[in-house]
Amino acid sequence: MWDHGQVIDAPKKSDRGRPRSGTNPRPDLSASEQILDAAAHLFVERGYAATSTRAIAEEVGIRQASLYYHFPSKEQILEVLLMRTVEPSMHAATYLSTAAAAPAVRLHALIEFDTAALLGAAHNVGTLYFLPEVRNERFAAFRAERATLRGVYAALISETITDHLRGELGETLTSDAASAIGYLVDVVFGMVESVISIRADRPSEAAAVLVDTIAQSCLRVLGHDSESIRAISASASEVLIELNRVSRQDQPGQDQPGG
Amino acid sequence: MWDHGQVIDAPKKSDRGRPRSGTNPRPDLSASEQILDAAAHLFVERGYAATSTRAIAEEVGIRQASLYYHFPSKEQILEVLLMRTVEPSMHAATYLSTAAAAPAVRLHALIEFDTAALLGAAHNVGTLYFLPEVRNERFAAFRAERATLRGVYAALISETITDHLRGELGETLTSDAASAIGYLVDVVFGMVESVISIRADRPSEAAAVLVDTIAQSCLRVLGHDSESIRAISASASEVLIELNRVSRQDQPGQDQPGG
DNA sequence: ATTATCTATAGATCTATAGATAATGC
DNA sequence: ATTATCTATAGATCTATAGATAATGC
Repeated sequence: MWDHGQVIDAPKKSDRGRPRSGTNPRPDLSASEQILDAAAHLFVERGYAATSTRAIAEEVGIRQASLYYHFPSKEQILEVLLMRTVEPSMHAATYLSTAAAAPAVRLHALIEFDTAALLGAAHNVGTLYFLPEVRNERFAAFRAERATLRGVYAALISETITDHLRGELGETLTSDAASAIGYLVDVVFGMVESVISIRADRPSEAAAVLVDTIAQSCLRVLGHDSESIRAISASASEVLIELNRVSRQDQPGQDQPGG
Repeated sequence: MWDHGQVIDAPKKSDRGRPRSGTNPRPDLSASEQILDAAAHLFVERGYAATSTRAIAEEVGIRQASLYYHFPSKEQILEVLLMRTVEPSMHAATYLSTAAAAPAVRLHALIEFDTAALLGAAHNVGTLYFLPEVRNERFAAFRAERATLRGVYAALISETITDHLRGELGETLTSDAASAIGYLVDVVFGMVESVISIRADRPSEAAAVLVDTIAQSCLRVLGHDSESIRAISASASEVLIELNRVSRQDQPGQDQPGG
């Protein structure tokens, strides 16, 4: 065990090993998957530092020490969760960064994919991004992944800003037009992430409407009007179908967002 | 001591009591203020659970146990910080909820005040809102304050949506127009909060441009075009001057945002 | 006498390791 | 023999309390 170099686990093999003292609530999942699921639940609910390995083990139905047969440390559990969460979005971003469509269309598709993924994942794992522990050097690899994702967003956003808005930023904010464009990247990125707190505040929301609202709002922020948004949105739907087809092949086990 | 019913502390009185073993790095502040400042720094940097009372005391230059002369518990320290952080925005929101100006103008002023406060506060205390511990029953009072603030936002946002956009939501999202409007509230609220993560990612930013960018982006999301935004923004500047005058009187000790 | 610190410590954690044990599979 | 659990525990915390002590102020 402890080989979590790739993030996808085998489902469940057989019944070797000493039986558990407690009852197994999810016999269909491997022990590692059960641990990851319980940890995700508790890290999201209480945070990393406030979640003890004992609490994770209890939810799985094993003893605290038995966790360490599957993971070398508590930190490693969080790292696997972080990587799994960012992975689907990274695939989508990589695909869309070079796809054959207008930048605005690709951006719209990426936003829809990403927000749908954040809404569809088990346990609102997007909140893990905001855990203070993630700033530790230990999670530099994850942060690098996110930086790459953000880079794709930045490129698409920059190309999606209408000439009209670009001209206006030059006027009203005179010398600071460049930094204003930089902030638009941040603002749009923040709008995508806002699904995380929306979901935290009111669980179980009508995903489709929310995803649409966010994607359209992003385009508005970048200077597009209703007519332009309608056209972009329509083209994005087609790109999204293809994107979902591709990402389903890459990650057969994962949830499929973006319906 | 332990009377933290009102949140503002007296500055510093005299030199009574046993001297500290360590050196006092901020003799101008009362011990309580030094503790709050150190705690804010560490809670923001490492989170609540990962910050020990020992670490707070060390930064202040006192022994761990001495904290408990000033605060009855670690939780109480966080509660005071949370309340102080939301208080200025609450004052502004209360004032603006009934001020004599168009809703869009009042919303714009509130967004500017709020984002400027979040950017101007010491130690990016806005991140405290996202600490998982804040969900505990213990902090229900703070969460109630935030809910009230959010209510003011919701009312202003709803009144700021242009008729044109309102009509469109009825078309494209047919049956779900009401929930789409609800999500716009969430999205705008999320845009305001995005200053927190922007500041966390890149400390020391040109506040004025960022504040402007966010406020204008919010209006765009609500359906306003460049011309309308220009007019609203100009009127909001005047309202903001009056608001800052009023809130300076209420809170003489606090930082003044919204330049 | 009052105030604000100090020292010392109780009691409750918490992570990770060592080594035993109860299954299955060859 | 291998696997996946178990029990037991070391060692390092961490929060909060009890009671001593070193200043100032009346």
